[in-house]
Amino acid sequence: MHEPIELTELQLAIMRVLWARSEATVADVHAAIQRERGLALTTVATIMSRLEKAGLIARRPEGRHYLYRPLVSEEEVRRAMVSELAERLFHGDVTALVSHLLSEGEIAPGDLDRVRRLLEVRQRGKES
Amino acid sequence: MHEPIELTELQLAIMRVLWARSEATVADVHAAIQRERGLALTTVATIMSRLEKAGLIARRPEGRHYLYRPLVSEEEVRRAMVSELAERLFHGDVTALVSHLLSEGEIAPGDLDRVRRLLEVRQRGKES
DNA sequence: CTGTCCGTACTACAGGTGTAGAATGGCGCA
DNA sequence: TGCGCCATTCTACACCTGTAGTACGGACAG
Repeated sequence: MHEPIELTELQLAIMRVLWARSEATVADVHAAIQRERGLALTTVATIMSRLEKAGLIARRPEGRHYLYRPLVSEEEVRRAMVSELAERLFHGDVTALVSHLLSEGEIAPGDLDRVRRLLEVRQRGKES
Repeated sequence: MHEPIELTELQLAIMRVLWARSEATVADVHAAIQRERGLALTTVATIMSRLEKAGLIARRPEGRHYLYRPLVSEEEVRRAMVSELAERLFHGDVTALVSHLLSEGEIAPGDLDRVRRLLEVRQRGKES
């Protein structure tokens, strides 16, 4: 089925770069996330090897360095992590999670319209 | 503001017992979660001391043992963890998270009605 | 009074994460 | 052909989590 994927913020930052570029070297990724985080290049390299060992990304040799690419899509990760959270906090009841989001002042009133439209589209799509 | 609270499944299992009972000893908690997890009592005790050190629960002496109680509510934890996830995965755009939940087949079609009703109630409540 | 039992605290260890310096190995220039 | 540079890999360490054995201190029974 869908194994539980749990990515930390740093891991996600790296994955985001790979998702955006499809393939990138350690140096690319380092440069890309350097603006927000002042990490050493070796730090990024370490995390990327670990991600590779974990089977989340893969790499292929390209001249003097490696090109890394994601093995899981952003959508997969989102799905896994969201349902993991729903599991933890709401016994897997995703509707309860939505309910929480709607009820707890998490959503600006103005955005409720957007949500309603999404819902209508979704409902029409499923019923047809 | 709201500090990032990140609880693991085991930590949550313990918190759930405390939320349900308001106050409990280590033995109580151990007994309560024993059905699902076969953990040693000392394991539960360790986690609970760590939770106390982290300021998530507090304790008071009661005869020969301690009574623990939660310092954060389940609602607070839910809110913190959900918005933490929204931050990580959707740049804090909670509406995008809802959108994800509505779009990605996470919600059974039959439950969409429930969501729509929630939404209507919520919208009427805010507009009045 | 003293030994036992019970709960708590201390200690330990493996595995994961963030962090990064040090070592290595190969390519190209002088 | 040897040196240096560059990327990669190795090693290191602190801190967190899950997991639990062991040690300690006090209350109770005999």
